[in-house]
Amino acid sequence: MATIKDIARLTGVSCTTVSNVIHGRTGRVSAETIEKINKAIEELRYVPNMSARSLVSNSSKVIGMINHIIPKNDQNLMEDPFQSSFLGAIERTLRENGYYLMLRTVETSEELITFLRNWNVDGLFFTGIFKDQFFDALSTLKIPIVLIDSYVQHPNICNVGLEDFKGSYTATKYLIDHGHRRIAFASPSIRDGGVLQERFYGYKAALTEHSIPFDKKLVFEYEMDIASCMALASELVQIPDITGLVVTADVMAAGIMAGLRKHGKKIPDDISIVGFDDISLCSMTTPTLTTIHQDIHLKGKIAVELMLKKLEGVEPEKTEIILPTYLVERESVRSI
Amino acid sequence: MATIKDIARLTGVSCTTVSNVIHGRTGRVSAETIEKINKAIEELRYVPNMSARSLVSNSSKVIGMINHIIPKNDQNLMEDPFQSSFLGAIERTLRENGYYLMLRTVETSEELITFLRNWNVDGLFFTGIFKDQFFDALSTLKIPIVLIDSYVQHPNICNVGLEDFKGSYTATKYLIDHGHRRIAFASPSIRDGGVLQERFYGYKAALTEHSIPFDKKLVFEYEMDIASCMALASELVQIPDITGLVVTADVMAAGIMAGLRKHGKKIPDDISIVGFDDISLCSMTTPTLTTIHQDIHLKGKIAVELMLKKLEGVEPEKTEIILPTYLVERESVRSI
DNA sequence: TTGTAAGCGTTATCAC
DNA sequence: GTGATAACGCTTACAA
Repeated sequence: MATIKDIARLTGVSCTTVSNVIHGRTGRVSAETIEKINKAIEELRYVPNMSARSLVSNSSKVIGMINHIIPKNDQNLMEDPFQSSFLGAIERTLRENGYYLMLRTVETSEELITFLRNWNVDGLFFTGIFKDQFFDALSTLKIPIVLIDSYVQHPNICNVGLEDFKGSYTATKYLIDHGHRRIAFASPSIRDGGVLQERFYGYKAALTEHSIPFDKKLVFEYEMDIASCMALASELVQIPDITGLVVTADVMAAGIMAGLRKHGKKIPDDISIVGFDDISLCSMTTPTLTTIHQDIHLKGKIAVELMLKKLEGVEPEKTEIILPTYLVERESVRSI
Repeated sequence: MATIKDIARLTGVSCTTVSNVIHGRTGRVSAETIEKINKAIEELRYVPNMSARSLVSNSSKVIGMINHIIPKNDQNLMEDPFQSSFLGAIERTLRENGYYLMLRTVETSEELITFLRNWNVDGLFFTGIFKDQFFDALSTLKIPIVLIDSYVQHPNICNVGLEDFKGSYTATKYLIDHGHRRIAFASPSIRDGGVLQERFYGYKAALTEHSIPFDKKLVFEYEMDIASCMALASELVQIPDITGLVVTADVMAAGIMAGLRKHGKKIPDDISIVGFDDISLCSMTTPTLTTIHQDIHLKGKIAVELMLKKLEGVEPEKTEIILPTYLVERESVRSI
């Protein structure tokens, strides 16, 4: 509970000098005073009070990781509230740079703004933002914002994302190259201007390029939980000429595989599947899952780097970073 | 950026009155003043400055979720830094009660204490704490602490955990009842006074109760990542008389299954496996995984309830909550 | 029923 | 080189 005042008293100097030493503004402080102050800081176990700092400086060293729930699918997000290994990477790097991470779920832009002002939040991370009123509100904020996996453009806002289009295109082409023609697409609800839409476009582009007519009936929009995947599988088996399936997430692919198996379908003999993400689960399924790889850790690292640059007032050279994806071949696709 | 002062000015009352109205201390404020103030708050979009509040009240409404890394296995924790669906449940309930959640990784108790004092943190959650010096430091803190999945006792500290012993005992007995005698135990590093040790004891107790000699060679301590699971599987197949396997986590069980499959082993024909947790992955493996179920969501909910009680100054009737576990029968065990 | 004023811990301006 | 002092936004005795 020692304060700057205590340090000042103990060392017989003023608060100003203590503060200056703490902040390394030692240009005009005698070496011996510095020594004394540092010793006192040690002894009294002084720890800065961030609230006080925040109050006076209008900045808080708090970075918010925002989970924007849209009413209809909050349940879903709660299941995997913030892609966790990602969170770990972010917290670590922020901490190493003297920042603090607050997690916050918001539903409306009002809630968000209230939160920001409550704490003088210095910067924000978001994942999966869409081009809607919520984003419009975002774009008026003056603090650094880094979006992850979002396809919305704004001069002041950084983006870290993936080659979603290319990834999905590659997955589809891979199936086509293996002789598949009736290829379905499975994904959680595809929203305009979102990651999943890009992946959907990639799928369509590959079809078109190979003169395969796009068939709306082969697009399955289902949630990612296991029950939905089972239901999706039941639908899938109703269309017996489907031989290939592109899925926008590995967990979903695994769920669908389990569902198909229940219906007596063999993978890849009856249906070939390509996933997306390349999480460790891919090596655990039977058969192992061919998928599109992304480096989630790198995504986190780069997101923080952009954030730190902006916090320091440096405008990053590139505000739009697209990380590569590539196909990892495993056992879930066969040639026909 | 409106402050209490602005409200006061606009409505022609004092800061005190505004503050009183904000905090519902309207006992001695005229209805019409209240009305005026509330309108002004609306109009000026007043949002309380938590730093200022925190500064004056020595409490911050910030709850810390602490990730205690111990040097040797930080890598591992980073992979699943904070059990995510759990985090979601916690953040949600806290938020509904006016609290904020900060995530923080600490390595030493000094780091933790610095963090607490930086922000006047009001309460702490921890998962998987052991009986070590770090815990000793914890127990001297005077803020509410809720431990999750920890077997350390302290009068002021709440615990939310599972029937770990019983769960593991049940898993082992289930294998025994299905005719298995050579039953191995696979787990991440078993530390004294931890969850995994309890599970280990449960395993041993079941063996003993059925007069099966405990064999140290059948205990495999490996990390949970896929590579370690593969390695574990390679070891496992060296001991051909093993017919059953109790694993302390589903992800690990799934990884081992994948490894065994690589070695040409059939599950459950060659080896029967029981997992722990009952995550959705269990329905996706081939065969589906028989496991010990726990309600992770409930665990989060109860943890927050305990926390809120303590924050309100109410000592909870029970400071030690043990949630039930039960076996979920799937396909990974066969009778012999 | 409402207002005054001190103080929380820190920083920053300016003066010495 | 160092020190007063005001200010940040809010709460809370204590007055009125």
